[in-house]
Amino acid sequence: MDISVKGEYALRAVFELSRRGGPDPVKIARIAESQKIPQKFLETILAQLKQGGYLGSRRGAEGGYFLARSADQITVGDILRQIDGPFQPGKRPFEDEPLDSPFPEMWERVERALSCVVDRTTFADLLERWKQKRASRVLNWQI
Amino acid sequence: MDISVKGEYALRAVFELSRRGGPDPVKIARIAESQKIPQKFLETILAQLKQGGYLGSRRGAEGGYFLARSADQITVGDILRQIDGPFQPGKRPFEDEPLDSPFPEMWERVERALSCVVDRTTFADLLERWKQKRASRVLNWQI
DNA sequence: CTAATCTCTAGTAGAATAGTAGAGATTCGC
DNA sequence: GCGAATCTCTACTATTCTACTAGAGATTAG
Repeated sequence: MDISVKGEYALRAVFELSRRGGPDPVKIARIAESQKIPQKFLETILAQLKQGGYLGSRRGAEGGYFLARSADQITVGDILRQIDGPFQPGKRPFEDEPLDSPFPEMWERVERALSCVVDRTTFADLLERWKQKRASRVLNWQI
Repeated sequence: MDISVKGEYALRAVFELSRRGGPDPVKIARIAESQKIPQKFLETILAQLKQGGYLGSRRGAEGGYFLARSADQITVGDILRQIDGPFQPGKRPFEDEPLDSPFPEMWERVERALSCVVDRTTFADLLERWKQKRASRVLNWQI
């Protein structure tokens, strides 16, 4: 019941791209450096996110990756599912489970609860919260 | 983001013991058979659940396992944590993560959402739902 | 006593995770 | 067009985790 390192890297990478905002591509090396992610590993992750339609890229000098949609159109759930696959606890094919098992219903609840958070949190939300946190830190700092 | 097979086995085993209700020990072999769990694997699981104080056991002929607390005092979360460890997505020690990252807060939300389901669902609840489902099936059957 | 059971130590095959290496394909700036 | 910078693609690998299994030992009911 936890998240893979790969999934976290993916979230951090997309957050980084959201933070930069602009349409200019950001190089892998830059993302890797500022988010402390092994570069070669990050390459595979970004390719996968492009594959899913969340990122776009440009090759060559001055190339890099950028968001393919605006930050308010990408959720945390989108990214996690793209990287780690669907999270459906208890949905594995258990042939021999009796039909009247009480568990499938519970797993549904779990999935809905999870979805309520990850599918409703966009990178625009994350960015906003992050900015607010920054602002309040500066405020406290001045006092 | 899914549950281990071991965790599911554990849930099914505890459910089986809840269903039988009585104070008489149930043999591993019986649980394994009725829940279709590999017996040797189940042995290790039950030992772990006993270790956590959720089950008790008796050796020897007519021995077996039984609930150490009543079914309304054991939650799904208890069992999953005992078997798979704490689920704290994103709580892994990332030294190099910036202090103002927006993710820890989100992981908190996820954890709370998850907890709302698994820590509020007792085996007594599961049993009750299961009985109701049975009852309504029989009803439909009679019509 | 003995047969039935749990218990403890120690494995083990296969999959998944978290990467790495290196050559190839594009593109930009000049 | 050239060359450097960058993404892209294929392949490989070490380590850990998962889902088990084997077998001998301890304990108990009858």
